[in-house]
Amino acid sequence: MAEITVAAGGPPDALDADLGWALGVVFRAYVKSANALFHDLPGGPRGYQVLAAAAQETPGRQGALAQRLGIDKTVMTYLVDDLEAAGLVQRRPDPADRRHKRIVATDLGRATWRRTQDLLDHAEEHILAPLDPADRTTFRDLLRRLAARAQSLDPVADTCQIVTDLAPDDPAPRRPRHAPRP
Amino acid sequence: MAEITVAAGGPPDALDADLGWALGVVFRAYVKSANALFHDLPGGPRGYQVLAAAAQETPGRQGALAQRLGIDKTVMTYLVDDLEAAGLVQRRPDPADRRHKRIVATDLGRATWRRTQDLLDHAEEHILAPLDPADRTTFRDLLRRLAARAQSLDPVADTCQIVTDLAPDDPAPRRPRHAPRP
DNA sequence: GCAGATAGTATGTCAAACAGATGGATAGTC
DNA sequence: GACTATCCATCTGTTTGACATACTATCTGC
Repeated sequence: MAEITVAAGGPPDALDADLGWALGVVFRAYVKSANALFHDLPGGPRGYQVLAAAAQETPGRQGALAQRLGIDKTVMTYLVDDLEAAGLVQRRPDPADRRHKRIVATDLGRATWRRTQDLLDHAEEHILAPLDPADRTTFRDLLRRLAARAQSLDPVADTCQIVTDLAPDDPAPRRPRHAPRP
Repeated sequence: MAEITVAAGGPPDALDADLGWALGVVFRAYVKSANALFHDLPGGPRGYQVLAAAAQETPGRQGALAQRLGIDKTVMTYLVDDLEAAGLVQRRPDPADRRHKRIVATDLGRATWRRTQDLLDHAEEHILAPLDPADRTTFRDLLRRLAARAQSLDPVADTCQIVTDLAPDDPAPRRPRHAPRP
C-alpha cells in the first residue's frame, strides 16, 4: 500500500506535461468505474446521465438534452428507447410543440436514479481520492467552469484558425486505413 | 467577453454537479481540437502521443507505452505501422531482449513533433482560456496528480466492491442491443 | 392551404475496441 | 543441451458504437 510504482518506475516521463494525456487517463478511469457501476442500467453511463437529467425536474427536449450531453441524436433515440422499455422514463409530446418530446422520469426512474447516484458519489470520491478535500472542491469547481465554457463555444472553428495560421503544408498524407500486409 | 450564457441560459441544471459530465465535456472539447490539429498526422491525437513519447529520449517498450497511453496493444501495432510508414518513428528490437521493440523517433519525427507541439500548446491554452493563469497551473497540477494515481491502480476492482456492497439486485435486465422495431 | 424549416426516427456504412489464437524469443529447470 | 513456461508483438474475427443520410411528422410564415 505504501509503494506506488508508476508503471515502469518512470523518472524521465515528460508525458506528464501533456494535458490531453492526463485528461484521457482520468476520463477513462471514470468511464471504467461508471461502466462497472451502471452495467445494470440500460445505456450504461450515458443512460444514467439521461435518467439524471430527466429526474431533475426540468423536462428538457430530447434534442437539447442530446446536445448538452454530447450524444448524437440518433444514439439518443435508442438510449431513450431502452430507458423507456425499462420503465424508467417516459416520452411525452410537448403540448406546445408536438414535434418535441419531453423526457420525464417515472417513479421507478426517480428511485433508480437516487440509488445509483449514491453509488456514483462513492465512485467519484474514489477517483478524487488522491486529493485532500479542499483540493477536491477546487478541482470540481475549475473543471465545472471549463466545462461550462467549453460547451458554449465551438472549439473547432478557433482551432482550425490556429492550424491554418501555423501549418500551411501537409507533410504526412492521409492513409485510408491500415492495409493488411503481405 | 463579459457574458458567458451557458448554452440554453440554464438556471435549473443540476447536471453541473456531475463530475462525469464535466469530464466528458472537457475531454470531448480537447479531442475535437486535437483531431482538427492532427488530421495530418497518422493516427491523429494518439499518433501524436506515441510520437511525443518516442521523441522524448526514453525509448520505451511498445507494450508499456500502449498501457500508459490507454491504447489497446492491437491498436498500437497499426498505429506504429502508420507512423513508421510515414518515416516518423522506427521499430528497433531491444538488444537486451529481442522480444521487445523500442519505438524511437527519427529526425523527421522529432521535427514533426516539435512543430505539432507548438500547435498543441496553443490548443491547450485555448481550452484553459476561461481560467486565469494561476488557476490554469492549479488545474494542470491537480489533474496530473489524479492521472498519476488513477493509472497506478485498477479502478474496476474497487468499484465492483462498491457495487456488490450496495446494489445486490438487478432491476433492469440487460438488452443485447437495440432491436429494429416492427 | 403551401413552401420552408425543425425534431425525432430509421437505415447503412465505417472506424475503433475487445477477445482469442499464433509465432518468435527468453528464462528457468532438469 | 533439450524442455517447459512465459512473455511480447502480431494477426484474425467479432462486436460495439459513432456518423452521415434520408424520411416522416409537425410547426411557422406567407
